[in-house]
Amino acid sequence: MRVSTRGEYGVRAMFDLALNYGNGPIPLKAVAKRQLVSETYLEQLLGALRRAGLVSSTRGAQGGYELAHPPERITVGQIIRVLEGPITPLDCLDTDSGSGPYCGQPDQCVLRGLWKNLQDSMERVLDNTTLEDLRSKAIRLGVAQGQ
Amino acid sequence: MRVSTRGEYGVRAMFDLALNYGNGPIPLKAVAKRQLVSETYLEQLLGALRRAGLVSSTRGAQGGYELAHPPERITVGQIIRVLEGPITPLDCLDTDSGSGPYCGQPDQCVLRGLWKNLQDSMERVLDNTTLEDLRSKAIRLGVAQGQ
DNA sequence: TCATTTCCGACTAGATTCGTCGGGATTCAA
DNA sequence: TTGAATCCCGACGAATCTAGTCGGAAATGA
Ligand code: FES
Ligand code: FES
Repeated sequence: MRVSTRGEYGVRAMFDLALNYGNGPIPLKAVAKRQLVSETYLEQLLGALRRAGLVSSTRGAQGGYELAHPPERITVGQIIRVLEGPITPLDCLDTDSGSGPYCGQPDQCVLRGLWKNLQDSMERVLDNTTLEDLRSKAIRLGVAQGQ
Repeated sequence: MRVSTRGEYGVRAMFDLALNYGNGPIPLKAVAKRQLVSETYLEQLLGALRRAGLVSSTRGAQGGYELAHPPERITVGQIIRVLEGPITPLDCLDTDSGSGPYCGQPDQCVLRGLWKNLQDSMERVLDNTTLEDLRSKAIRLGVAQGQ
């Protein structure tokens, strides 16, 4: 039941970009340094986030990454889904992912409801937390590290 | 964000034992067959659940496993913790597990609250679902397979 | 005694995670 | 026009985790 470092670091990076939103592109190097993540690893993650349309990039000198949308329009759930796939405790809940909607139970699956509850409750938290929520909290705490 | 097969099968097995609660020890073989889980693998899981005090076992012929407590006193959260460890999206939330309460952030960690919310919401579901909840649902649906 | 059943530890193949590495393409600025 | 900054891409690799298997010992009831 863990979130992988892809998800963890990805959220950190997006949070960093949210703090710096509106200041033009921020180089990967700066994000990596502030968020204590390896540059080369973060590059992978931001690449995926770019292909998913959550960040935009500018190449060349003075280039970097920035959020593709305002912080209040990007949720943590979106970030996690890009970096880790569907948010679901069990593949069988995710009808889009091939393995049919049911496990091998003879009749209806009694346990399905349990796992669905778990999924819903995870998604509720992650989809209702936006980068703006995190940004404003950082400002309130006085730990906004942007510039 | 997945539950492993240990957790999944473990809950299935405990659910099966709940359906058969009060009928004396149920052999592993019967549980494995009904729940479509490999016998040798399930043996590992039930061993851990026994050592954790959630099931009791009777050795020898006519032996088997049974719940150590009535179904309403065992939660899915307990089962998952035995088989997968603490329910937490990030190790840093779990103060008992060595790696200190904080990630490497300079000041307070703004993101911690997010992950804590996620953890709370997962635990709320898993700790509030008892085996009795699952058992009564199975009976209501008419899919109780015990005997 | 013998079939049944739990108990235990060791072992393994495969998948996944968590990165690293090398080099190419693009852009700005001097 | 050159060079530094920066993103882009794919391949590679070590370590860890997952999902089991296997062989045999011990206990128990018939
Ligand atoms: S349908 Fe998913 S566990 Fe049964
Ligand atoms: S304290 Fe856990 S992510 Fe910062």
